[in-house]
Amino acid sequence: MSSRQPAKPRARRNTSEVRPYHHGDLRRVLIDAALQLAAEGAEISVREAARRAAVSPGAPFRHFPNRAALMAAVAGEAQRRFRAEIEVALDQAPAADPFGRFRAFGLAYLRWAMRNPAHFEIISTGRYFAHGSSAELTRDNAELIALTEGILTEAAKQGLLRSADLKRIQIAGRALVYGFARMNLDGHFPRWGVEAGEIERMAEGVIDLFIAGIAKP
Amino acid sequence: MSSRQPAKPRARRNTSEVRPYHHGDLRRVLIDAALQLAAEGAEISVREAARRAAVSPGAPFRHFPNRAALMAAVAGEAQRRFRAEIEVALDQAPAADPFGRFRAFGLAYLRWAMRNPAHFEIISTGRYFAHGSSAELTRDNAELIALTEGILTEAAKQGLLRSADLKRIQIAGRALVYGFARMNLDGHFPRWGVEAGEIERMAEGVIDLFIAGIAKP
DNA sequence: ACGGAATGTAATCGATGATTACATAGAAGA
DNA sequence: TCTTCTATGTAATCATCGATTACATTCCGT
Repeated sequence: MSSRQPAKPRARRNTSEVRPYHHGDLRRVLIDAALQLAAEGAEISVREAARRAAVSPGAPFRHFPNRAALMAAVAGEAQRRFRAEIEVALDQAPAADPFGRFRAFGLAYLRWAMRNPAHFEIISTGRYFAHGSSAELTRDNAELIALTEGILTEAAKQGLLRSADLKRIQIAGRALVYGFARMNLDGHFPRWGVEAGEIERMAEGVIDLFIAGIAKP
Repeated sequence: MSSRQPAKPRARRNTSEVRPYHHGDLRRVLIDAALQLAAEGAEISVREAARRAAVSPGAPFRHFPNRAALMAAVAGEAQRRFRAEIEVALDQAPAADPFGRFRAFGLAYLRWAMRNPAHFEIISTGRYFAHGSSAELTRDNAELIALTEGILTEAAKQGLLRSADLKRIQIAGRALVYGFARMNLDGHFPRWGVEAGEIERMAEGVIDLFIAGIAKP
């Protein structure tokens, strides 16, 4: 959450604390408000975002043609944060150890998804904005996928894999990780979800199980 | 507000084709209408369901306290169909072959999910009705989970598994299958989705990969 | 047959996404 | 500096939706 800068009282009238007619960067503020809305578990509504930006209900439509476009922008921002965190984790895993990298990737992925469930859902579903409406999002996602492809290719090159069908392994890996994230999101971990650490530990175990499954014995 | 066309002369009594004041089984008809709405890719709205049932907008609320309750009922019905199909598939797999049963289960699961994406989403998300509001759904789901537990337990008893951590295997298996279904649902299979058979074949491959991964070498 | 309980209708409310006409400010060019 | 163009915000308005309330109609048990 970066601090924004209205910072321009633009003292027109004698009443102090007058918000200038033109908002500093309304687009940005609306996206942040929407992200916060989601994080609070509330529905994202254009009006509520406008309300939080202290702006009229019609103002957002100067920056987004419709609600879906706002959602796409929100998804883009969330995805940026998501990807940044994953890349940090990957930077700390040696490139020569594909399984270690896969593990780091999966763990970072799942940790972020479990700590930012609402944002993860917005990213991953495409239900809120017309599908493929955000080129940035699509590209970003493709790069993430390419990352995992690279990891698997390296593993194959080192002869660590039991099967040669990389595509199948990759889809399975994505399905496993994505599925775990969504199970958490969709409430498939009923009770023991109270202790979040328990789920994160389970995530770790599931990832390790997968790696053991694809590794050459 | 009055610009809305009434459009319905409200056929008088003397005409044939008179719907009686009391609908036969409105509750049922509303659920079916909602299911069809979902299958058409449209949002489920109480009003639209009422419209399709040729009934006033307030009528549904005699049968469901709110929209979420309708959605829960819809989910219950969809889950019933889902489960029925899975049990048929399981009945054709010999009980003594746990892997075969797992495979049959996964395939039936994924085929239904891919052929009824909207219904599957309603079942699996709990976003549309307050979570756990449908006892039937929860129970049904628990039974499905118990089924997979039984399969794994049998596999362990026969000494087919490489790891003894059944819970971990089970979570991983669920995550894998659920994740694959949701990837399809959430548009993660971009283009080659045109040929649906391709995805089903991939689902098969992923399941087999998983089985090979947990099987004792 | 009667009267209460179910069930449907009509009217209405508040919230939402969206559009339109208008107001204001910031900046570019004379 | 002054003028004007354009980006951006406001106000008013619509249609749709979920939900509630008062009333109407039918069903069913006594």
